[in-house]
Amino acid sequence: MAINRSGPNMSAIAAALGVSAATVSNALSGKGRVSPELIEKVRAKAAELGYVPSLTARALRTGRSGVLGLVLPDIANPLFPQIAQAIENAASNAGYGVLIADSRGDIARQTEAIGRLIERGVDGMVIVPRRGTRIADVGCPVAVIDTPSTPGNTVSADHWEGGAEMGRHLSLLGHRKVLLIGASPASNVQNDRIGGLKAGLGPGVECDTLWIEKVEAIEGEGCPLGLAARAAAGFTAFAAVSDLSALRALTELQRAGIGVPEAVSVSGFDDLIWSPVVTPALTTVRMDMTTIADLAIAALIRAIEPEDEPEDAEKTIAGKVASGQDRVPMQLIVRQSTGAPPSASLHAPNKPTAGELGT
Amino acid sequence: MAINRSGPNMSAIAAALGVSAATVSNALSGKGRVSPELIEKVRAKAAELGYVPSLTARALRTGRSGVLGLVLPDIANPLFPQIAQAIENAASNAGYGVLIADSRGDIARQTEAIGRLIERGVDGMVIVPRRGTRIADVGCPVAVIDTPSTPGNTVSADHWEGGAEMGRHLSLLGHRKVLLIGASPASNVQNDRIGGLKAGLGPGVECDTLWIEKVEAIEGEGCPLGLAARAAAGFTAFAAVSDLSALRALTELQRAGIGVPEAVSVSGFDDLIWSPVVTPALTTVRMDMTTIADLAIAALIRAIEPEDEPEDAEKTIAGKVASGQDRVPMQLIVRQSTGAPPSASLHAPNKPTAGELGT
DNA sequence: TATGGATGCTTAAACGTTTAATCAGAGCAT
DNA sequence: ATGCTCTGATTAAACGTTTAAGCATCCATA
Repeated sequence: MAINRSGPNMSAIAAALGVSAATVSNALSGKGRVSPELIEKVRAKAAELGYVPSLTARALRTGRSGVLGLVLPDIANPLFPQIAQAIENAASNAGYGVLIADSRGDIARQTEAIGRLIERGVDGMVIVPRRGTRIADVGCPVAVIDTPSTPGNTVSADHWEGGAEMGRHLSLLGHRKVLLIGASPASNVQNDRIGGLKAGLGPGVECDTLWIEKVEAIEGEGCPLGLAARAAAGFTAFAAVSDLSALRALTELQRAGIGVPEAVSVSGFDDLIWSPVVTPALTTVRMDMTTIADLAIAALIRAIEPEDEPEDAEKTIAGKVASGQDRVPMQLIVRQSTGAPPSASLHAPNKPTAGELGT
Repeated sequence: MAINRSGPNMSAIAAALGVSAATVSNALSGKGRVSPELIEKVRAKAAELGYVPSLTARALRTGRSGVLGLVLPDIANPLFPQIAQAIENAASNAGYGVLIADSRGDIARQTEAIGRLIERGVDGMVIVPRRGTRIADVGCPVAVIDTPSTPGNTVSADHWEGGAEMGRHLSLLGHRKVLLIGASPASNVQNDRIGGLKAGLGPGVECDTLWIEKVEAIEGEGCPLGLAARAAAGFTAFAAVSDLSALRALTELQRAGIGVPEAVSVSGFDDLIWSPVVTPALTTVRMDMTTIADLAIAALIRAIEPEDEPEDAEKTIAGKVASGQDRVPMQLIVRQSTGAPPSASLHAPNKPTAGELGT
């Protein structure tokens, strides 16, 4: 169906101009030997007739579909919109379409979803693997977006360094006892972030780690995290490893009458959509999704498209860079949810623009 | 590329069995006249060789690609994961792939994105239009997910009735002065919800509507909404038309020391991912995305695939149902963020399970 | 004026299906 | 035996593109 149903094809242009279809193809693609004047005439005729090439036919002939697959662990993940948008943008700038496949958190479905994409003839795929999953060889170029600690053709944010930056921020503010909040210890990403946080906070800071998944396994989903008690126990900062957890912490603390940021600080990760609009706006660390997507797509395309300029031995080097690991920096975004701890006679001079500071 | 690069094709099976490729095709599709024994042999051989049909070739021949397009106003929308997941699921159950296209909120891009999908030969598309946009004829079957007040082949949640349910809930609790909070008056969906809310609250309840977009145009993005003042002015309930706005309201009120739900109630729409885990958990209204997606995909497929059983005149009726408007009910989810207003000597007997009620 | 190489175009095959048209043979009635 | 229908297969064309190979023509060089 589609527009091609009635739309003109190359033969129509060829017939209208009294030339062969092959010439039209060459003229439009600029590949064979066609006189400049004819090229111009072909272009004009194509535009006049409203010619739209059949990507299907091209795919059949060339063996390349111009479509990339995007495999996600769970579309419902709040980070997904950012990823999908960035990937879709990068891909469509490169002339590729994006086919989505959701594995709904299920590992069997992930394999099945990958299979479906292969059947549809995708030229390559971007996989955001489910926590701790290793991707088997799938028979087409693959770019994995996860964390640098995953081996393979990975491009990802530098989660560790992002955590370290946040850690330094908190430490500089004067916090000496901070609670690290993660969802699941099975996540490489979260572990990297926690590792970075600890490193950034430094040896002088007391840390404890709370895994939400574990407490929910006991207390039930959506249960209180007991953060007020933690605050009473002297924790002055709650550094979550995702904005979703941070939001949960923030509201739980607020509900308990504990002021953020004047009593305790809360920070997150990922700069999710609500982060700037809650009160107080969340201090967080943002992934540069645009760059990540660009790198992933570029790597994929290098693997898919034949290298045009085998100028030097540089080709090989480029190939290696492609299949290596790229890690892109994260950006600390300081907003209102972090500030100096109450007892801070310490010097925390410049950074935070906290809305209202208690003494 | 893909697996087809090396994979066997129909001719391979045909050659291995000493029959013609056409027969193999007929055997596998069950269309022509092939003896049962041969069908079995072909099946077996296909399995043995690991035959995977080329959907590309099939698409070229039949003119149908088996791919549906999903056009979104803005992938970054927090509701998007739900939509995408439901659509992807429904489509893949029906044997279709889903190509995504993001218009990033831009209306020109929306047209362009639709064009790209057409070029790729999608058999039909699901469009979630940008606020207030009308979709022009695009040359292929289209299902629109928006609101019943949009004319066309629309399937959507019954936003109005959802609003009415929430309104009745609030009214029943005893609220007599409620602030309706919307993002943009240009949104049909939001207007429907607001209309429903007003109707559900009934004539005895005083209402005012706050459009966030308008106050942000003056005060800047992410500015405070002045909700504490509203509470002081006697508003006891804040009914947002999206969970994102509800969350914004909730945190702003909490930050101002106003207890939710004992002092004021807050409610939202859509049951976004964070709604159950914030404190207090948000009372909201959920769309039945699964049903919506199923209806949209089913309508699309009816339009795409030739009707097999023209048994009776029922065919026509089915066709009408398909191109009409389907509205699916929304579900009220009462959690902790709504409760009786402080002065409620009124009878609000059963419904709310509010966490802690002040007197 | 031959020889050789660009140049500009055409021919034809190929990609892997589907499907209409055809055909050989079998069974059966006339 | 001749004609007819039914069955189970084959042949060939078609979908719209790309691309290798071929064929004139023309210009320059020998």
